[in-house]
Amino acid sequence: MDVKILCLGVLSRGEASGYEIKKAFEEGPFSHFHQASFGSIYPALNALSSEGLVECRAQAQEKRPDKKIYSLTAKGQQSLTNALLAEPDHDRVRSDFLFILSFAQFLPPARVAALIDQRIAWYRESLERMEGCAAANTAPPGAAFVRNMGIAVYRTAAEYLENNRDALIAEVSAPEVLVAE
Amino acid sequence: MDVKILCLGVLSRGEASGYEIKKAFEEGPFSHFHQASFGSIYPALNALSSEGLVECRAQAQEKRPDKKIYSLTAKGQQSLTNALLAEPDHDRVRSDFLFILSFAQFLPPARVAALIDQRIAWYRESLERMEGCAAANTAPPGAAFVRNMGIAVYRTAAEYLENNRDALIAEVSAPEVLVAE
DNA sequence: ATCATCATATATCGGGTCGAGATATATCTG
DNA sequence: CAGATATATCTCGACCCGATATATGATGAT
Repeated sequence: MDVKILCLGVLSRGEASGYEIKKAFEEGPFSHFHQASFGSIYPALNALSSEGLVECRAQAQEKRPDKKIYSLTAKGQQSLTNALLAEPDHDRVRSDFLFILSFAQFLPPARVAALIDQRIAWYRESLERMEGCAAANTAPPGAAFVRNMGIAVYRTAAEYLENNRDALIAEVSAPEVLVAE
Repeated sequence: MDVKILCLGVLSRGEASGYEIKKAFEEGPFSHFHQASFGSIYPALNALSSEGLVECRAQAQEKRPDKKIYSLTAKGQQSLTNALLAEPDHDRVRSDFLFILSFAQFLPPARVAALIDQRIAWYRESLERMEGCAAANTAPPGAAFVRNMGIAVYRTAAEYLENNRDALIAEVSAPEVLVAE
C-alpha cells in the first residue's frame, strides 16, 4: 500500500490539491492510521497523472502558486478498488512513547509522570475532536466504523494510563527498598 | 529515535547478535511498537561499534558465519539514558487494514467479513501469547506496564470488531434499500 | 510599528529505512 | 530424500520522511 494508492483513496472522497491531501494525513480522518509527506505525495500525483488515474485542473490564484486540483478518473477508481482487494500488509506501529516507557527504570520518576500525563492529555484531546466531529453522520459506513473503533481504543488507552500511572511511578521511585527488605 | 538507539535499548536487556536483535523486533516484546530490518540493524551496529557505544565479541561457529555478539559499554548505557530523556516523536501507525476498511463501501460484503474475522483471530492469538508470557514476572516495571497496556488495547479492539462486525456488513450489503425508502 | 510565526501552495534533495535477495549450512518434516 | 525452516551476516534498490527553498498574506507578539 504505497503513497499512490493512499492518494487515490483520499481523492475518492472528493477532488483535492497536493496540499489538501497532505492535510488529510496530518489532521484528517486518515491521520491516525496512515501518513504521507510532500516528498512522496507530489511525485505520486505526477506518476498517477501520467498513468491516467487522476486528472489535473490548474486553478490560477492571485499572488500564489497555481493550485493544482486533482480528481479521480474512472480508471483511477478501478485501480483503487483493485488495490483495496489485495491482502493488507501487517500493521506497523512506531511508538517512541512506549519504547521509552518500557525503560522506565532508567528515567527519573518525575519524567515518567510527565510522559504519561502528556500522553493522557493527548488522548483526551484526540477523543474530543473525534467525538465532536460534525462530519461523522455523513461519513460512509466503513469510515464511521473505523472512527468508532479508534474512539474505543483511545479511550481504553487513556483509562489504562490514568488507572496505572501511580503504581508505575511508585515502582520506579523506590524499588531498592523492596529489594533490600 | 533511530535504529541505533533501538539497538542500544535491546542490548540494555542483555548482549545479543544482530540476528537476535532482529528477532526482538519481529517476535519479541518490542515487536508491537517498533520495527527494524537487517538493512538498518547491521549498519547501525557498525556505527555504534566505531563510536565505542557497543563492544563486539566474535564467537566462531562451525560451518556458519561467525556470530558477532554485541554488548553495551558504559558509554553506550549513558548514550541510551540520554536518548530516553529526549522528547518522544509522535506515534506513527500504518494500518492498511483500517485504510481498506474505511472504504468498505467499495468492497464485496464477504470480503469485509473475511478481513474483520482475520483481524479478530490475529488479536486473539496475540493476546494469548502476551498473557501467557512466562517472562512477565521478571520483566522490569516499565516493560510490564507497557505489556499490560497492550493487552488492554488489543482486547478492546478485538471486542469492538466482534460487537460491530455484523452491523457494518449489513450496512455495506444493502445500503441502496435504505436510500430508496 | 515592526518582527516573527503561521497558513497557503508546490517542489526537490539528502539521508534513513524496508524488503528482498545472496551466501552458506544444519535440522526438522513429510 | 526433497523441501522447508532456522541460523547468521550483509548489500542493494526502491521508497519514504523531514527539512529546506520559494513566494506571499494574515495574524500575533513586543
